[in-house]
Amino acid sequence: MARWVLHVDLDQFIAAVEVLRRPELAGLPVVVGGRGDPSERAVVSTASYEAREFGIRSGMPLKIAVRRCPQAVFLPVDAPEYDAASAVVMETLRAQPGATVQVLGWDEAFVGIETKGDDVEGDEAEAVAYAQAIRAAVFEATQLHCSIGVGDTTVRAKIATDLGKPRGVFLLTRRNWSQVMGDRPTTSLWGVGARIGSRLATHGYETVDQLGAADDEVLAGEFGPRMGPHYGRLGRGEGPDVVDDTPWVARAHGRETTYQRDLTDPAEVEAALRTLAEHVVEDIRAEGRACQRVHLKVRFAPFFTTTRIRTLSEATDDPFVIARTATELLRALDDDRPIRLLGVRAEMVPPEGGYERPRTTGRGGPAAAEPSAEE
DNA sequence: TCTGGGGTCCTAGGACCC
DNA sequence: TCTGGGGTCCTAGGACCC
Repeated sequence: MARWVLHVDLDQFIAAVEVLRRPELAGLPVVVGGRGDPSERAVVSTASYEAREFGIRSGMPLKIAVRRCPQAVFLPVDAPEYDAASAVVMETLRAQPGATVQVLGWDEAFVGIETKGDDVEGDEAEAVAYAQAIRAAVFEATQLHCSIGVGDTTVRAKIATDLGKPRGVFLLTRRNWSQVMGDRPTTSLWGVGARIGSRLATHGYETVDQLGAADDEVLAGEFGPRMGPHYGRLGRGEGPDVVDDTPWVARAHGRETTYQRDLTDPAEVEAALRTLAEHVVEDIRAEGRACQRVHLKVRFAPFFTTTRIRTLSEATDDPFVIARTATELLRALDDDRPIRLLGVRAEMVPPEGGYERPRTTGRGGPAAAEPSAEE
């Protein structure tokens, strides 16, 4: 008997949903982003596999994408459509026998299951078969393909998915972790990006195995008491092995906009902040919450971004107060360069008793829950 | 070559209090 | 005149993920 974490991730989700309702686009390079106009300031949300062959990637400016592949089909982001498709996927996962489902985003989720094998091989085979059954069920319900990572921790399951893409299942456990991941760079770990990767390298940790073998106290000295040991655990593939289906309670809501034309007129800037604050308030009111801190994010042209924060003396859901606070923060910067982006974010008052659900490794910092013992 | 928009969490350092 | 040690709150900035 064993407990497993399955990480389900839809293949090129947004592009696939678009192709489903426009079958004539199948096999073509499809790029979804912004308003679908590659001459605007916006970036790629998802590129189809055909478009990726031209070097188009998520996060890339549409202007670059169209240069790399002028014949690509550019489509606007249609969030309600993806919400609907996502909901069907998640309901399908929840309908699987014995499944605990933790949604991570539009197109991915952890699924916790238990197997009743006679030995390790039996448990592994059962978990992999379960994953294949999920793939089939999701395809039947939505006509969408997914990949699934099967692991004995959330960290291993998450990483395994990439190894199974596209349309595959990959098993990653303590038994094959070092063999599969050991020689890979630390940036192949969930939660280690380019910056941390190069910092790790300057301390001599180039590979996953090197990081996993590092001494906790040494890591704590180099990267801090929380992050240091956390990186060590990542190097060993350790982490929570429990899938948490507690509903997610948001910590904050924010809106930001890149202006097609840089803003210079103070009245225009104030109006823009008011609009953003009103959208933010819609979101926090929809949850019946209030905000206690206001964050301002500004990108001055040509490319300098800064953030400012202020704690309010009392909680509010008044868009006027939030907009005024953001305006004051901006004025205090005393910088009259043209503005290319403005963002307003409201950090909400936590619910009575605090937030119930622990953090998820990889999204921000280390998991709050101690990893289960791995003998 | 140009730079989205939605989030989350950690760390350092200063202010302030006891 | 010189100056502890601990704790909390706040801001700024960094980093990561989808």
